Amino acid sequence: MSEVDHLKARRIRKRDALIEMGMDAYGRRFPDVMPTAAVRKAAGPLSIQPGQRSELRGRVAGRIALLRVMGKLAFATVRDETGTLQFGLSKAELGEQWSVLELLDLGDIIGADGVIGRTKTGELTIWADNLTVLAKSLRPPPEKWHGLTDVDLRYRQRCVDLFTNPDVRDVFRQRSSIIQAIRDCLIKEGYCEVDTPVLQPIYGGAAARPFTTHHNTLDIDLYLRISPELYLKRLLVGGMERVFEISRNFRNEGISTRHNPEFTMVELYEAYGDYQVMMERVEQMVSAAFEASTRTGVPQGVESIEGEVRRLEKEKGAEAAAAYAREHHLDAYRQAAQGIAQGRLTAVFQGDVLDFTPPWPRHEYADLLREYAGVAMTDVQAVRRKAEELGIGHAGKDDAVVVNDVFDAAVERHLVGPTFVFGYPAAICPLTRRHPEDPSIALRFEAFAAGMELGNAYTELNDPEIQEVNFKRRVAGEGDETMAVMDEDFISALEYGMPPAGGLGVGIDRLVMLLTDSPSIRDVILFPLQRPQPARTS
RNA sequence: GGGGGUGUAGCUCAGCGGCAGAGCACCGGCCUUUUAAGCCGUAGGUCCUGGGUUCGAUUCCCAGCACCCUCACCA
Repeated sequence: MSEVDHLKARRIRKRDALIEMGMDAYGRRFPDVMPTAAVRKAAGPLSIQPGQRSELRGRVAGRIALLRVMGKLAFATVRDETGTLQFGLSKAELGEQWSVLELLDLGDIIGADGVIGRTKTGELTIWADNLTVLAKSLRPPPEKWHGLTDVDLRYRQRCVDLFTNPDVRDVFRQRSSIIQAIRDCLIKEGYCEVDTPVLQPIYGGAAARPFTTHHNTLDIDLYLRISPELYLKRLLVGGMERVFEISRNFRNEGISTRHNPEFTMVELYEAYGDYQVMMERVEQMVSAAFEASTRTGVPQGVESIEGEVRRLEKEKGAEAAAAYAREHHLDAYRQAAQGIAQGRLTAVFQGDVLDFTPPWPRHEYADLLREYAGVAMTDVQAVRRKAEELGIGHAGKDDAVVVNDVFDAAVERHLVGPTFVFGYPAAICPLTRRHPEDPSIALRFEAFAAGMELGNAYTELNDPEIQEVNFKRRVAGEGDETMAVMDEDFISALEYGMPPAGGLGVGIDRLVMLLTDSPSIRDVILFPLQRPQPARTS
């Protein structure tokens, strides 16, 4: 029997003892629970003195995070979604229920009624006169101070990660707020939210390898979408002039700190718009997302880092405190907080201060290429030499592809502050309208921040014949699995006439990373894809 | 796929070519105002897996697996 089994067995015995006592170890409806934060708020104006109790009663429920039993008196620190609160439990007041306390473990979910008071040391406390077990926990929670830190385990047992690490919960609360802000922002602009197929007989709209699956009854192979683009454009044809989808996309590609095989994008199309309009939409959406999360997140960050620095100073000295401040980018947080105080949209990402205040700088692709790679976009020879120098294979590749490889390698990481890049080579943008005066240039921009691609937008191509030619060229492309499928139905839709439009996709996961200072995309996806582990015996 | 790192108790981590360690959690004892409560005592191990070197390997070597970082791939 492993140790987990031992620990579990002990807890099972305690649970059975509870049941024998007539206490339902898994509880039932527990009405009128006050969030711990609400109790704190309610207690504030009462100005209860240390050692005093108020008249105010409260009912609180949550998971036992800490438990300190001292003979006939115990304190339990209980955590709910809004924070923590201490329960005071005395044998004298609990009477028979004291034996319930003796059967409690860390991690149990309990509820209590009692008066709100303060202990001698001033800690806000509910002095329980009624104690209920709402769910007996059979598995031991992680270490109470460090919590779960093993990254692998954190993702694999996200539920444990969430209930032990409040910061993790906070990231996902912010993610929710950010998505809501984006949704509200687009609805306000007259957009209609839609859902288009995830299972697609023909994939398209991006250059990526798809996941394949099969429908049994129809006996057909289907693809999980790599992009909703071709369906959203059909809606433009259908007369839905402003549409967006918060779209889970699936790309059968590598995994990294910036790539998860399934990821979330907001993709939108606006009839009679163009990519210039889409730049404003990016600024609007990101501003809204910023207001919903980082506007308060940064000052809170400063506060919590400073608090920890003060604690370390006292306990471990100035050196440890300074190291912590450096490691957690206190200076950057202070700078960003100052920016926010002055009305700017400043965030911190991994020690860099990013200023999202619109308008974002706009730079030409060719200029950036000249600045950071030292080559002219049109000088094919020089570009290929540069590719060589950067160690990028270019043999047999299209000129435009090599140009873009060089751009990615030499320029991208320099784009730290939010930036729009426009003037892309047309050859790498098959669904994009070309510049009326220079057909080698596509009417496209990409948004970058922290060296990451954040969004991508076009003046959409609505000429069915050019579209068909572009499709065919890609289908013919050798050794290229991407965009290799001809979508006749999409062409026929364009033949009915699609209004000229701007289209935009913004990576939600990456935006959440930037606005929550999360170094890996896995930190902002609740259940990132991982290789399954052999079944555990415990 | 290339390079680097990690894998030791439920959790967080030390350690070492010669009986496997700490803190927390667990169990027992004392304790009615604690704050990561404290003090005393106990129990808990496939040292990731497989092979090799060795009298002896958790430690050294090789291979594998998993995860992390990085590069490549990736609109």
